[in-house]
Amino acid sequence: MASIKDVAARAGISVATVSRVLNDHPAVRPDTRARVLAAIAELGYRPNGVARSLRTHQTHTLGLVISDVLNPFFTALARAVEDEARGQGYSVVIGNADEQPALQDHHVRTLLERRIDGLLVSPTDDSSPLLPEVAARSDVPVVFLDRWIPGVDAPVIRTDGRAAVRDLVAHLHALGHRRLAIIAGPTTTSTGNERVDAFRGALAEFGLGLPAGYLEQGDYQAESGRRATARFLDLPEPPSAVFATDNLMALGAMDEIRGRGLRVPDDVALAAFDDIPWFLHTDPPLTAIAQPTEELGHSAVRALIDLLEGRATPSVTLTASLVPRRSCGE
Amino acid sequence: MASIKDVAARAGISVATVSRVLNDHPAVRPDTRARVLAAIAELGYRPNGVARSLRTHQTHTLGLVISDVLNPFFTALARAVEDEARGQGYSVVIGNADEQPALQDHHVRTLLERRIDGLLVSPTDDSSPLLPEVAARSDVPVVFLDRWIPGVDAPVIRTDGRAAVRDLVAHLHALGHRRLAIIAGPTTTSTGNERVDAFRGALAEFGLGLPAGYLEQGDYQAESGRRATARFLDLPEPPSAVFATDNLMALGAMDEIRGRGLRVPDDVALAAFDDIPWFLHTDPPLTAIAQPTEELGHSAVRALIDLLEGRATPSVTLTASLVPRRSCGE
DNA sequence: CTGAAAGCGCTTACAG
DNA sequence: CTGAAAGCGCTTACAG
Repeated sequence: MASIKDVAARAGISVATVSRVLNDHPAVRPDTRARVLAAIAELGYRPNGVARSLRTHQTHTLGLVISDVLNPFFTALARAVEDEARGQGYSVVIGNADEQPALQDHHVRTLLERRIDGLLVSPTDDSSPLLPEVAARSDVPVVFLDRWIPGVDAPVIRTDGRAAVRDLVAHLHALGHRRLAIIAGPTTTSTGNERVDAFRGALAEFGLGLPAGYLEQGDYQAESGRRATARFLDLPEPPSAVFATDNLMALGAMDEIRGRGLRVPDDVALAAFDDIPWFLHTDPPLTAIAQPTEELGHSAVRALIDLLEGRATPSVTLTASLVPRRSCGE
Repeated sequence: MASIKDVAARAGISVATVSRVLNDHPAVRPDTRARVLAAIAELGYRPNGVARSLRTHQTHTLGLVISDVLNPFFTALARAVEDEARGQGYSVVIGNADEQPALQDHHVRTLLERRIDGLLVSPTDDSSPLLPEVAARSDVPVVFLDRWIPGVDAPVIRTDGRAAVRDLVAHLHALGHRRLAIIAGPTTTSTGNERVDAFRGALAEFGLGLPAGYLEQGDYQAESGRRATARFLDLPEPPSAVFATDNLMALGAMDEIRGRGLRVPDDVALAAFDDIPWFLHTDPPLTAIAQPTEELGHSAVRALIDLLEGRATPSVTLTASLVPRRSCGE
């Protein structure tokens, strides 16, 4: 592959000047520029970004480590991140942790070796020491997205779902539901804990409790939602409504309910955290709590770039909202 | 950030030796190695992959340009690619073309500047000259995945849906459907054309034709599926069954059908190309043509690595299969 | 407006 | 088993 030297030779000019036209440096005579451009075209030259990055200490690349690419919420988030980043002249490299801490750390390490300019993470788990260490070392700026790790000093761009969870509980209560259960995310994730806390708080407000059997621990994957729901339905007094704290666990819950020949909402009401297009078309359409996903992704990129460029970077908390459909009753 | 020089100084050794322990070169005395490892740990040193790549002319990175990250088929494909690549010691950088040729080319260029070792593409469009040019120059090996561009000399890893489409038509015919319509993908994509051809061929086999009004051009996005379906339903004699050639257009079709207060399959039968987990839970569950997505992704990576390492690389054609559910009738 | 030269952080023959 | 040195392909003060 042609290098800058080849271009220089072909244009009868020094590599320094070629570099200048590559970088739109103003101090180049128009005809010189034209000669260089011609040489570039003739040789099909493409600048070597690796060499440039080594020299400039910048890769114009952002790393994004998400918990699960197969979760439509994270896919939408990744897309929003990519869109905003591209608009700002950055590209983004995505690492899919697949809800596995080890895989998350693998991606973080790989991204750091690749010398990304900044890191956006939605941590799978708060127990690995790697992320706190990276955030502390300040070699590469870190911004948390959606999920965060307590005690780590990095901006957090997230959604507060508390009010929406309260709205959901009110909605269920108004529809006559009194036995409400929740499929929680991992206790090692911030969202896992927050959603349960919000739910428990809202229940208390309506004079309801959360019996031990009505709280099942999931891992944000469909299969865990299925298993949790199976346990609920095996209870002597099963819940009349189930709140799955992400869309994949809701999918698993539907699997189990349907597998038993039961119906939503007649036999069990169902609601999910995170709204996705498919929920409009499930049987029945699912009541969900919607996050402003695009805004979340855009804000996160802006925050990271602010950090990169030395500007103050406050955390951002957006608000989720309840989208009632038919899955909790009429 | 600490460099190899810092490590060398700290360990009281040359950078060459540090490099050797970094690369597991056998010719290093155990105690020297230990000293180096200690220095690395003390400094929190992380090798600079950018510098290494410049020197070795390898990035151990594969580029993957997919048509649309919001399409669950491509997400699943991307995940399969990433899994296989990681297993082989490569990481993958994904570019989302969003079904836009210009964006596709943008990503291809960015990936080439980044000096990826090889490129996996599911082309959005066959009209841009960039991809054929890249494939021809042989600087970086290219493998087509799912979709391909005729006349370009690169291995193609794809699924043949012909038999499954025929099965679908037979299935619809057996259920009494005689007015079958198709929402096609772009004519600038290989899959767009193949699926229509297969459909038309199968119709002929059953003595049916494809009137002009029963073929609508979509762009593999939900909204185009909605519009196409609206046009079908506005016809004096609307089709009794609609085949959407990807899952997002099927989603749009459902939107439109539901929006008119009509029902699937009672008023219109619906089937889709590409099976995804949500189809089990739509109302009604959707009949779909399933591709062996994982195998597709894995094969593509293996093919690309074969190419990278100079081995012969045949194209691979896998087979799709019909998954009948309730959306075409009982 | 242009060029010579240093240097980014590595790896790897070559010598010892 | 270890080190000195060249070189990967760029950018950028510095000089002219």
